[in-house]
Amino acid sequence: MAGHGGRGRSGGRPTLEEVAARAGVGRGTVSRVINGSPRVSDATRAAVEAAVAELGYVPNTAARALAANRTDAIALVVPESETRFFAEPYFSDMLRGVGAALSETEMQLLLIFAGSDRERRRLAQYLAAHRVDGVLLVSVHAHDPLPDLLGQLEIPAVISGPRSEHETLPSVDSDNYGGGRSAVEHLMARGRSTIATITGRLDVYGAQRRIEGYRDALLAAGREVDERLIVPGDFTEAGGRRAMTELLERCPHLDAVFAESDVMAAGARQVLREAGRRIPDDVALVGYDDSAIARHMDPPLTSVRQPIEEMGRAMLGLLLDEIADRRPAVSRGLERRQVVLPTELVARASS
Amino acid sequence: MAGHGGRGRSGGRPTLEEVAARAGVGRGTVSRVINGSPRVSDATRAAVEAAVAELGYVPNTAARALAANRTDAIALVVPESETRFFAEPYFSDMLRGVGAALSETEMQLLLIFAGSDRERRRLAQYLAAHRVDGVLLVSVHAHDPLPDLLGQLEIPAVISGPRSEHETLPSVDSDNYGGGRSAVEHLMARGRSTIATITGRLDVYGAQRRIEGYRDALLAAGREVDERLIVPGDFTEAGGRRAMTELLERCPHLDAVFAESDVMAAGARQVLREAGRRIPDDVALVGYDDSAIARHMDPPLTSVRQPIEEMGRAMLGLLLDEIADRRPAVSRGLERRQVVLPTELVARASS
DNA sequence: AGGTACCGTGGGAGCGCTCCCACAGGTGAT
DNA sequence: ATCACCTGTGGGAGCGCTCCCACGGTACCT
Repeated sequence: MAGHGGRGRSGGRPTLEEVAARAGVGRGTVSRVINGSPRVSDATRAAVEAAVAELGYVPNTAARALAANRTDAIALVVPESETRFFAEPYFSDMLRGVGAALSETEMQLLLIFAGSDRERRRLAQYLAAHRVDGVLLVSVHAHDPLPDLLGQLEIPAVISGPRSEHETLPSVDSDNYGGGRSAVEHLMARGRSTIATITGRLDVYGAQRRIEGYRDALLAAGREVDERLIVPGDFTEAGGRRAMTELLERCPHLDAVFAESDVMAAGARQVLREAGRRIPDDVALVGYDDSAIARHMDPPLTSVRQPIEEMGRAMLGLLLDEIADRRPAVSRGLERRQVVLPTELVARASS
Repeated sequence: MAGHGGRGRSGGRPTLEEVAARAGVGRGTVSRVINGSPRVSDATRAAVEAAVAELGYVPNTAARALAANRTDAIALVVPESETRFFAEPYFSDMLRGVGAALSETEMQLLLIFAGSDRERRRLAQYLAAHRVDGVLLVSVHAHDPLPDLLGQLEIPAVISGPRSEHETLPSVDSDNYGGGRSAVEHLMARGRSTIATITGRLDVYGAQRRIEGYRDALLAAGREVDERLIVPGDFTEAGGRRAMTELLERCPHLDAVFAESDVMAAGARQVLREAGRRIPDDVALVGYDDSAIARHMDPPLTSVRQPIEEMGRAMLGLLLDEIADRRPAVSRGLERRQVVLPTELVARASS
């Protein structure tokens, strides 16, 4: 098994040099063929490709990374614990979108969790070593230092939701404002009069935008905004339960709830059930994300769909642009670096 | 070396050579300090460490990988789609265990899905390029070619469940036989007479072992094994529903079901409910995995707990041993390369 | 005819590390 | 004194690639 019949060198994998010898060309030419350079004649290309196939040549990524100063890998950084990551369908959809888009390239995706301080330090070390060409940052909170760190290290990055309206990093987001607004408009159209909302974490810009949509929808309809009907949640099921309990105490007569995530809606539903409220007869419920939870809930949950997979694809697209543009140190304008994708209300039995 | 005009030393990251100059020592010495070699005097070590800190030196992984022929990365390969991965709590626990154990090392974890043929080909390419030092293989089916491929490429690997009793790869598994047996013993102790089982995929060795446990428990108690009470599932909720429907048709008088995964138990529960069977009054139900699903089910599900996180840790331990032992081409015995961890029955209201 | 473009091509010079050999200086036995 | 043998250290020789310059050849100008 070891001997490679005469000309076989030691057990190792074939190198560029060996492919070159086999094809009767120079090292540079093989490199050009491998990297798809157009400056190679068809005959030569064919010869090289044959040699590559015969030898089963696979480029050595370490050597390539060293010489070319790139890694052909990007990281999806999740500033959450594994547990949260798995509990939140958002992440899995995002990962699927990125994965699908990435499979059309030669790049490798790394999934990095940075929930704890310890993991954070590890990540910082990792980034300092420039082990990836770029970073996709999802679910970043307002005062997270990560984006700045990436800036200092000059690592291309794309963020999933802007941290504020002044975001400087390229970003992809869904229309949180419009989504929030459409949820409330839907509930009003259904004849609901007292519409509460369970918000996401307030340090997430997108959550803020949903609340603004909620407010504006009410105001635009000539209604007043009752601040007691706005209760902060934290995107978890437990948080949804807590907020719903609070709401029932504050306003026992409410007849609609807009939960700014499906997971929180699930929590709210439990509390409503226990309190003897029927959905949607007594209280209409609308969620956000249109995840699997929404479809499987009893009754099925009306929810605002965000095209998460598409967002993942879009993020990757932006990142690859960033990376490509950084190579020859070109700097273009900011056009198309802030992508906003539309949301869509999916009406089901809960409202 | 300085005089190659134009080559901007300024912008780049510091190199070993620069640290050496700064500390007034040779390159080799810095390398020794960085890699924790004991053959360095304390004074020299201190000087080097100071220089490293001052310059903010971070080793270049690509260069290291090229020179040392290792990558300091391992892959967790999941031969499933992302969707299945997220649906199955088993994987997330496993990932958590591996991640926790890995954070004590300098190694990097890569998560690779290989559900589709396309992803498979990509993985093969990836492995051929030796971009990882080792592979953790979870949930491998009987005739999967992956283990053989790894063998050919001489990449250290550890498998989560043996493919058969003749498994040659190092593996970590829970005591599936004992777990299956204890579930049935528990049901018998509860006075159940007609105990059915919904099995896992038959091409998974662990699932086979659970069935053997089921059989032997019955036989040991002097009962007969009724083959009609053994229905194959596939570890999914839909499969659980299907199997349960089948069981109710075949044996309407059954009074206990052992589902060989919690997810399938959840499916079975739905069917039982719809058929008007009360749990546990009419039919006792036992699951396997003791995942979050079991705790949250209504009624809470009795389940066989496997220490999945520990299994993840153990797998990583074995893999690191494999990698270390391969370096100086030593080959030891096979002791301790097949780890089996105990299971534990967690009794709840469903039985 | 010479000049000026370009091709396509070969191969030198690194990229930043690790590995390993050589060697200085110290120690203890003879 | 000689020898052997440590320990700590410096630096050469790669690892396998990409980048880029130089070169011979063809084509199309003057």
